[in-house]
Amino acid sequence: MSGSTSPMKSVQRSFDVIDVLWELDGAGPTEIAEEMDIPRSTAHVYLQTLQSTGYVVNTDGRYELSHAFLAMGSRLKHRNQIYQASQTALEELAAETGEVVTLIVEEAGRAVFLHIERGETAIELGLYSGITIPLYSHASGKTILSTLSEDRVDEIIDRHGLDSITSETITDRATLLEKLESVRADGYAVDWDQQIEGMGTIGVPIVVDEQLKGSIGIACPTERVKSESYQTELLNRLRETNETITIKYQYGT
Amino acid sequence: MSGSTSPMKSVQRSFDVIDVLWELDGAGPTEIAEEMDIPRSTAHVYLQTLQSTGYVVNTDGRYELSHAFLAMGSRLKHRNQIYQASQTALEELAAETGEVVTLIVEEAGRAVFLHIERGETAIELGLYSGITIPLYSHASGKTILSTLSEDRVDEIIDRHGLDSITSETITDRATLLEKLESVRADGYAVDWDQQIEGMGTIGVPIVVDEQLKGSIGIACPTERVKSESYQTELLNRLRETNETITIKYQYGT
DNA sequence: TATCTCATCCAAAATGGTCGAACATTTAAT
DNA sequence: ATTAAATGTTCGACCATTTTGGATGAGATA
Repeated sequence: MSGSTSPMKSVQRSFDVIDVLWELDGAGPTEIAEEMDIPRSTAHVYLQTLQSTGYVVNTDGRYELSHAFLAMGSRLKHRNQIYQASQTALEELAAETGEVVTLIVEEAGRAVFLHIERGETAIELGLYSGITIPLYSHASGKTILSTLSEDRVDEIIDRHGLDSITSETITDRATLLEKLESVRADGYAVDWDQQIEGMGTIGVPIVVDEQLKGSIGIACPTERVKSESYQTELLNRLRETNETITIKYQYGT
Repeated sequence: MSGSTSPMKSVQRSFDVIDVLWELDGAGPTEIAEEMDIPRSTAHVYLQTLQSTGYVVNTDGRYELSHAFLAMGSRLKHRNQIYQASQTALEELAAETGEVVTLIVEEAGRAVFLHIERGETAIELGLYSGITIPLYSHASGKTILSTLSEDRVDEIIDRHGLDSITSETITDRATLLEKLESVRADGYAVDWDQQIEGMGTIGVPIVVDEQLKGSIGIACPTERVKSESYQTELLNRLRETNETITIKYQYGT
């Protein structure tokens, strides 16, 4: 199993440079050199090289991250089959419910938000495409965990831990496994205040041919999701949408 | 001026690996090695290293590009002030006109699409956030060129050429400069079939404090944009939207 | 003009990337 | 089951490449 070789210091450094460029919102060799504690000339070579790749641009003396990241990220998103199958359905769901509608997939044991749609009454959550959060701290992620083997869940917990994010976050392995058990039985998950105070979430897993493809969810104020009737309504709409997506995924447009 | 050093072979190679991973939609060391004509062991080290950066993930033996690209790209987009100032206004414009509404910025002499909004009757153009196209082949790009010095325009033409994309593309420097002259005078640009056959575009430059920030545009079928009255209507709405954006950019929310 | 600061270039020194070969593991074939 | 082929992974020694201090030049500041 994991945990071994990771050489290529120069490659790792080049990504460190990218991180610093992000943090400083652009910089020259000197700033990079100071921030990373390397000689100026070294910083310069890295910037030159990154520029030659197109991921960094030099606008009159100032090096900045280019939009190659956005381009590659968007292409990856649009090529993703589950996104293709979901897009229009999610738009409709957001319009109907007025809430925040999300599509996540699992990657390296974490939840990646592939797409976010906002309805009229949607709350602002600071979500954006590509952001990753833990799987255990919200309904959508729990539905994904609920489809994985217990070994796999243990592996993910080992890798990422069960840190408390709010006072309501589940931080106990046994409690989480119990919760996942009931999610598995119900086919959906609901929770609130576990990832962000005041945010309630509902999620259902997208399963095609017994293969987990991702999860769609709705996020809204905790108070709203606590209402049994509203919860049921959202759940029904989520399930309808899920059905639409599953069919489109299997049989194309 | 430019054109010299480009060392860091290993860093450049690591981005070649990324390109190959995109093209092959994921691959193992052997495939990478064959595609790039390098030893398997070398390919392996690169993949391991890229994995350690988080930009590549290994899902049971298969290495794939991760959503770190999407995350970084989205963060860059959302941090961009002109995007922040434009977002809601563009949504409204797309809803009102029903067409494809775009926000572009200049980067390294090319047009980068920062955002695309689609209305009800929008045509499908295969656009996505981050995609880059030339500046001279569509109205929005021309409005950007029209605000640059002639030296700058020459420099851009030298760097990227004036290749013909469709039969209508302007491929002659003098013709382009003339066109830019009239765009500068009018404060907007209209053209059709120059980037994509059947697509007509209208654009206006976003200028704040005499500084060019980008350009907003509308894309629709050529036939529609050829109608004088419709063209005028779109132009008026574009100008209104531009005004809204400019004010928001200067004075915040 | 003189004095900074900073980006860029250069060439010597040693670190670390490269690559062949061996090992481990999975897949396919017999 | 057993064998063979293919692929992922590890290892170590050589030498190409990265690294780095110092030189150069451009641009800003006083």
